[in-house]
Amino acid sequence: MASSNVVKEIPTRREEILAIAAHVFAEKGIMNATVRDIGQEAGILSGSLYHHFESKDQMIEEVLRPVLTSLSERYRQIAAEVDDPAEIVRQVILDSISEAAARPDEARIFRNDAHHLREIPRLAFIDEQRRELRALVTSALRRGIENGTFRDDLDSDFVFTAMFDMVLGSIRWFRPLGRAEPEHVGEQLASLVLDGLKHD
Amino acid sequence: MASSNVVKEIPTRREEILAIAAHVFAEKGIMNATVRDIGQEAGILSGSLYHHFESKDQMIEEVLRPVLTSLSERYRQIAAEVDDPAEIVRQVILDSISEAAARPDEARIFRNDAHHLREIPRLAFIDEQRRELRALVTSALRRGIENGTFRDDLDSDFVFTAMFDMVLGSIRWFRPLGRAEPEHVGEQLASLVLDGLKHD
Amino acid sequence: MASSNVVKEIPTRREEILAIAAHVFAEKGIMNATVRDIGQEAGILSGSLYHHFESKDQMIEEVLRPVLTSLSERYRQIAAEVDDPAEIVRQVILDSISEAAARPDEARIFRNDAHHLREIPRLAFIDEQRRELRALVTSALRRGIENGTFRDDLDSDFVFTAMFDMVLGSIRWFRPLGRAEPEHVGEQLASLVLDGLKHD
Amino acid sequence: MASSNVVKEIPTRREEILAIAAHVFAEKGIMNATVRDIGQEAGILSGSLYHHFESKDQMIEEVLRPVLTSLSERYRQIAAEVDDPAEIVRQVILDSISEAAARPDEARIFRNDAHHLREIPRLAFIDEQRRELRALVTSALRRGIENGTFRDDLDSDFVFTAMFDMVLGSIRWFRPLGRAEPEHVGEQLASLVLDGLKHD
DNA sequence: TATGAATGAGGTTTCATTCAT
DNA sequence: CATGAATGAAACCTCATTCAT
Repeated sequence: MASSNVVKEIPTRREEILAIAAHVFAEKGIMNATVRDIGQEAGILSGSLYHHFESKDQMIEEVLRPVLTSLSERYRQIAAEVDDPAEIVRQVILDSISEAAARPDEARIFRNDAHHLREIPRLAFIDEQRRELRALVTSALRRGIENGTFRDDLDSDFVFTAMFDMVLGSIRWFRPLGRAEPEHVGEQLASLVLDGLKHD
Repeated sequence: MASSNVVKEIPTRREEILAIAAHVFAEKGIMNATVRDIGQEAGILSGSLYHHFESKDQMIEEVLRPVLTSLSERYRQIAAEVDDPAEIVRQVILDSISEAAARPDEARIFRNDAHHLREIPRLAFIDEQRRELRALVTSALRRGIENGTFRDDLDSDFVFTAMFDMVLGSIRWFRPLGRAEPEHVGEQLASLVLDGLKHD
Repeated sequence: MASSNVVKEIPTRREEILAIAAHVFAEKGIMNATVRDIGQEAGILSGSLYHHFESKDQMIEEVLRPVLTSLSERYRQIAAEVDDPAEIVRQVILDSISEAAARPDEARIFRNDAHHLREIPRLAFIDEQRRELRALVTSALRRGIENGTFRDDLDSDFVFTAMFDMVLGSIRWFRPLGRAEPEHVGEQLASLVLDGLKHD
Repeated sequence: MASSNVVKEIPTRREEILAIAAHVFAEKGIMNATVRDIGQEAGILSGSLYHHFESKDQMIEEVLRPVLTSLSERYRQIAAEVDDPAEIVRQVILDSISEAAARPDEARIFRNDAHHLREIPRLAFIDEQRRELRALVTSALRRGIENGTFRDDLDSDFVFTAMFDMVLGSIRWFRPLGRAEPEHVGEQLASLVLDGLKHD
C-alpha cells in the first residue's frame, strides 16, 4: 500500500508489453504493425497477447490514452494560471513538445497515424481532447487579437491547425533521432509562430 | 492533329481509373484502401484492374508522380526567376498550396500517408524530390539570413520542415471541404510564416 | 490446287501462332506458359488468340498431334520393313531422336510435361500412340529373346520404359543447346542400349 | 533423454503436414497442387498452413532437401569405399533406386517436375547436388575407360544423363504401383546399363 | 483479324483472434 | 501465463476466356 504511493512501480508484464507495443506501433505504423510483431518483440506468441489485452485496438487505446490525459491536465493548468495570450501560445507549444519528447513513441503514432486513429471507434476520445485544446488556444488567440497583441487578419482556427501540424512534425528533430534538444526545438517553434521569419 | 493540341483529351479508361483510385486512396488511406474498393468505385471487379495496372503499388506511383513532376517544375521556375528570399518563400508556399488545391486527392494522400509511402520501393522518387525542394528553400533562407531579411536564430532545415507540415496540413481548409479559398489559405500561411502571429 | 501439292505452303497466321505457342510451351512448361505469353510473343493480345483457337488446350493439341502422327507412321514403316529385332530397336531409337531433333519444341514439351499432358482429356491420343509404340517394341524384344539375340533376364516392358526415358532425355544434347549432332546422340544411345557400357 | 536416441520420434504436426504435402505434390504435380489441396488433405484451412510454413516454396524445399542430403551422403560413401568403376556405377544405381523406393513421393516429384523445380530460387541446391553426383559418376566412367573396363566410344556426361533419366523413370515400376520390388528394378537397370540388351 | 475491357474462378498469403492444453 | 494449433475473413494477384467494337 505504502509502496504503491511512494516508490515507482516495478512495471507489470502488462505495462512492459504496452511499452513494447507503443514502440512497434511507432516504428511500423499502426496499420502495418501486426500483433505478431508485438509478440515477437515481447518474446511471446501473438496469441498470448490476448491474455493481457482484449484486442489490438485496446492496446492502441491504452498506449495513447495516458498521453492525452496528461496533456489535458497540463493545458487546463495553463488556462488556469496564465493570462497573457502570447504566453499561453508559447506555453502550449513548449508543453506539447516536452510531452512529445517524454513519450516519443506515442508522439510518433499521433504524427504518422492520426488519420487511421480516427477510424477506430474506441479512440473517439482523441478528437474530444483535440476539441478541448482547440477551444483553449483559439480563445487565447481571440483575446490576443482583441487586446492588440495579435494581428487581426489571421483566422484563429486556421492558426491553431497550422500550429499543431508544426508541433507534431517537430518531433522528428528531437535527439537522438534528430539533432536538437526538445527544449530548443520548442523555443524555435514558439518563436517562429509568434514572431515569424522576418526580422522585427 | 490540330485538335489534339487545342482540345482537352478525352480521358482513357486507364486515366479514369487512376482518378478514381486517387480518390479512394485519399478517402481511406493508402493501406486501408483495397483494390476491391477501387474496382467497386470504378464499376468493375478488382481483378479487372490488373488489365490496366501491374499492381496496387503501380497505381499509387502513377497517382503521385505527376504531382511531384509538376511541383518540381514550378520550384525550378521560382528558383530561376525570383531573387528576393522572402518572395521565394512566399511563392513556394503559394504555389504548393495552389498545386494541392488543384489535386486535392493527391495532396491528402501525401498528408495522411507520407509515412507509409516511404516504405514502397518504387516511390523513392518522393524523397528525392523532397530533397530538391529542401535545397531550394534552405538556400533561400540562408541568403535571407545573410542579407538581413531573416532572423539568424532559426535553423533553416527546421524551418523548412515546419513550413511544409503546415502546407500539407492546410489543405484541410480548402473549399468545398473546409471554408476558405486556396489563395486565401496560401496568403494566410505565407504571412504567418514570414511575419508571425504578433503585431509587427 | 497444284501449288498446294508441290510448293511448301506459306504458313498461315494460324500456323505461325502455333509455332510460337510450341516454343513458349517448351520454354516455360505447359502449365507455366500463359496465353498472354503466347500473345505477346506473337505480337497480339491474348484475347485475339481466340479468333484462331478455341482454347489453350486446343493449341496444345494442335502443337503435339502432328508429331505423334508422324512418329506413328515411321514406327509402322519400321514394323513393316525390318525383321531383325536388334535392328528394330536401333531404328526406333534413331527415328525417335531424329524426329525430336526436327521438332525440338514439341520434344521438350513431351519431356518436361508428360505428367501434365496426361490430365488434359483431349490429349488422350498421346497415351494411345504410346501403347502402339510399346506393342511394337516389346514384340520385337520378345522375338529377340526367343531367337537368342537378346538376354532373357530383362523384362520387355521395363526395357521399353527405360529406353524411352533415355530417348526423351537425350534431346538435351542436341545442338545448338547441347554439344552433339542428333545422329551422333542417336547412335550413342542405341549402342548403349544394345551393347551396354562394358566392353564386349 | 535416452529414449530420444532409441525410439523413433513421434512426428510433430509440422512433419505430418510435410508428409501430406509431399504426397499431394507427387500426386498432382508441384504447379497443380494448391495449398488448399494440402490443407484439405491435412484437415485444416489453407491459411493455417502458414502457421507452420512461410510459403508453398518453403514446403517444397523442406520436402525435397532431406532426400538430397541423404543421397549425397550415400554417394560420398560409395566414392570413399568402392574402387572398381563398374561397381561404382552399379552401386550408384542401386542406392538411388533404393532411396527412391524409400521416399516414393519425393522421387515422383523429381521425376515429374524437375523442370519446374529449377525455376524456384530456393531450390538451387538441387542443381548443386546434381553436379556433385555427375562429377562422381563421370570420374568413375573415365577411370573405367582408362583401365579398359568401359568402352571408349561413349561420352561420359551423356551416359550419366541417360542413366539418371532411367533411374528416375524406373520408379514407376515399384510396388505397389507397379509390379516389381525396388531391388529387382535396380538390378535390371544396372545390368542393362552395364551389359546392354544383347547377349554378351 | 485484332483491340480493349471485362469476367469469374481460383491462386497464395496475411492477420486478428480463439481456445484447448 | 504461455504455447501451439487453428479459424475465417479478407488481402493482392493471375489467368483462361468472352465479347462489343
